[in-house]
Amino acid sequence: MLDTLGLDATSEQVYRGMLVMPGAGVAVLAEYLGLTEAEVRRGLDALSELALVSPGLDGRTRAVSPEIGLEMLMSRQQAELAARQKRLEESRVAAAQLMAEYADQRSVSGNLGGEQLVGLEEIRHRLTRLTREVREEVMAFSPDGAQTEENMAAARPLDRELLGRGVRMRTVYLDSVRNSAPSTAYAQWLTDLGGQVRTVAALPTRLIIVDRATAVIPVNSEDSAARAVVLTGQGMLTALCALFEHVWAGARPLGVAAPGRDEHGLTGQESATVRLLAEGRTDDAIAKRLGVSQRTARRIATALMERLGARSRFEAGVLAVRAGWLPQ
Amino acid sequence: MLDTLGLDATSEQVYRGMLVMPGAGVAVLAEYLGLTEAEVRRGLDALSELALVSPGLDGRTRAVSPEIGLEMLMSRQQAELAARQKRLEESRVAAAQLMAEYADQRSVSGNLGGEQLVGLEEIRHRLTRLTREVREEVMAFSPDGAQTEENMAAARPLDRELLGRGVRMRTVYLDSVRNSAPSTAYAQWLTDLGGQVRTVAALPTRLIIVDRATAVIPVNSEDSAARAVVLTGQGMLTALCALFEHVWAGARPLGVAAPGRDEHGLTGQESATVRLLAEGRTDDAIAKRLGVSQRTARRIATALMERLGARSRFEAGVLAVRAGWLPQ
DNA sequence: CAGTCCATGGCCGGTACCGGCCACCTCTTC
DNA sequence: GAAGAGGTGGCCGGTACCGGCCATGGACTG
Repeated sequence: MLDTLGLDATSEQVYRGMLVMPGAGVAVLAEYLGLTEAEVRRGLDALSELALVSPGLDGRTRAVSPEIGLEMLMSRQQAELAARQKRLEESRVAAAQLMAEYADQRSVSGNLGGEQLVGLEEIRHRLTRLTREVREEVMAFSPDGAQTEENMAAARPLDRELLGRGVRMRTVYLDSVRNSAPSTAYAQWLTDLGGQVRTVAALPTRLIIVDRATAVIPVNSEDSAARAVVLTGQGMLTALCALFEHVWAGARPLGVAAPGRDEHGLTGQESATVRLLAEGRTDDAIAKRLGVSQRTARRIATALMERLGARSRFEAGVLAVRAGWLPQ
Repeated sequence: MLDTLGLDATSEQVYRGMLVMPGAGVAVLAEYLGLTEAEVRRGLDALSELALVSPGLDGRTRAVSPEIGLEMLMSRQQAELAARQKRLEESRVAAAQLMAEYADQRSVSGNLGGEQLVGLEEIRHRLTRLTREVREEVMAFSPDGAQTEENMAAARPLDRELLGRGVRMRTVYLDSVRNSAPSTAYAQWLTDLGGQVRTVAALPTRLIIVDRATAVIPVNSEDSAARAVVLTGQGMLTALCALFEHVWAGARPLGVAAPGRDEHGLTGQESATVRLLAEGRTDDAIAKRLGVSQRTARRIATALMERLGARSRFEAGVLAVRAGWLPQ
């Protein structure tokens, strides 16, 4: 995943190994990861290039926590300016995705600049305040749509007020909300008022960005009610905005019919499923990402395996790569 | 697997599809396999090149049963002679492996030239007769070693007689027999009498070839006692001999210590496990192939997944390909 | 020789995957 | 509007995978 940051698979492995075993030496890491010491050293070199590791007080090399490393990385790339705009853009998207993923571990690796919100009450309160104070723009990923009809009813007055004030609202839902009549009705209502709504097969995380200055992400994507972080770091915000724009550009407006199949004959949900499976997600986690039931997620996976002619998940992974459904 | 025969993955998929759904048209196959009709047609062209499909009486194209198709293929390659000796050798090995694999389905796809033996008694009787009449040479794969000590005791007189007559005996056991003291003792005894014994991490099937003229393979590799075929077709025998020589060349004589690890840091058992996982085998089937317990097979698989940093079997398959542990 | 290490394999409870069945809903077709 | 097809989701029993625990036995060490 970090390849767009210029990290090869081995270096990423070394990085993850160092996060798991802080302070481990080259020999231990090599043993643990099943790599040669030379490979580990090459990995360390690549990592120090990107400021993801640094020498500690005791002389040992240590992994920098993902958030801090990424924040530094972002600022540096910022400084390098737009000579390689495309590549920079890609890096930001990758970094933000990593960020969102590692949010789960924030409790372990310590807090960065951002402020933590604990409990549904606190989160809801902060979100209300933030959205009331919006000046320009709201961007949001809503993996679970508006959830209940009460939520929608509660949201309508605020939506109406913001859109009335001329705030630009862009929301990305999951394709699966199209299965629910109330959700589509709400989305349609938003559109009619001037909000922009698109859908996509899978979303990386729940996310709200206000005026490109403040972002709120749940710490644990499984239980978005428990804990969230408010991010205001400039590098991070740039990355998250890039991530949003990236997803937005690939998302499909409400009225537009589902495109048929991609170059491999896969639907959007199918290719998202392949990607998530390749990241090691369980069927259950995939179901949550796609906003469908476990049963349907398994049905998609089964269909993919049949298509590949695979008799086991392992073989399916192998064949998916060979079929070109996944990079490399 | 059929790539050394000049078949790409798509063609193989089409072939398997045609075996499953005899008489299906291009459109149905394309639908079933998730391919375009053009791809299916390209596959059919490649298959007819290799005489693996032929027009039936009703004008529809049909898949030829694997054994017959392969027997034809073998004879044809025989005729083409040794200009491309290496490639031909590889094809034979691949074909024999396919043959051994498809032996399981022989009951469905009908009997070819070979004669069927039903029941342990009949098989044992035939084997005794065959081995008594050996003139030159016996080649054998014995995945389960000599099994019990009674078997070994029973085999010794015959072994002694044949070796005394100057018959060349080459047997390939599994590496795992080295875990059993009686088995290694027996193998050592055989070696002392002039028999040749080697071991290998995994064996494709149980197999006995007598004088390069007659081969016996169990129909169902899971239950080698139930049913076996006696093969005498010349093309098939050539292929099976090539398969034996191929495995023999890669096998390790009794006295030789286990080589460390290959270029990817994998032991013999590990790389065999990767290969078998990629073929879609269950852990249980792999255990049988390696001659180890299910627990140990799972342990090997788990170790591989840790090494790859994979969180699911699917991801492991993907990463194994990316790590170069598997072709392409 | 006793002590230690390590690979193996049996056992068991837990989780993940698998697919049949049926009910519900939507969209199409007549 | 009735009938059918297709997508979805809940339920359930079955299989595959997972890892902790412990006993065994061979190899190495002191």
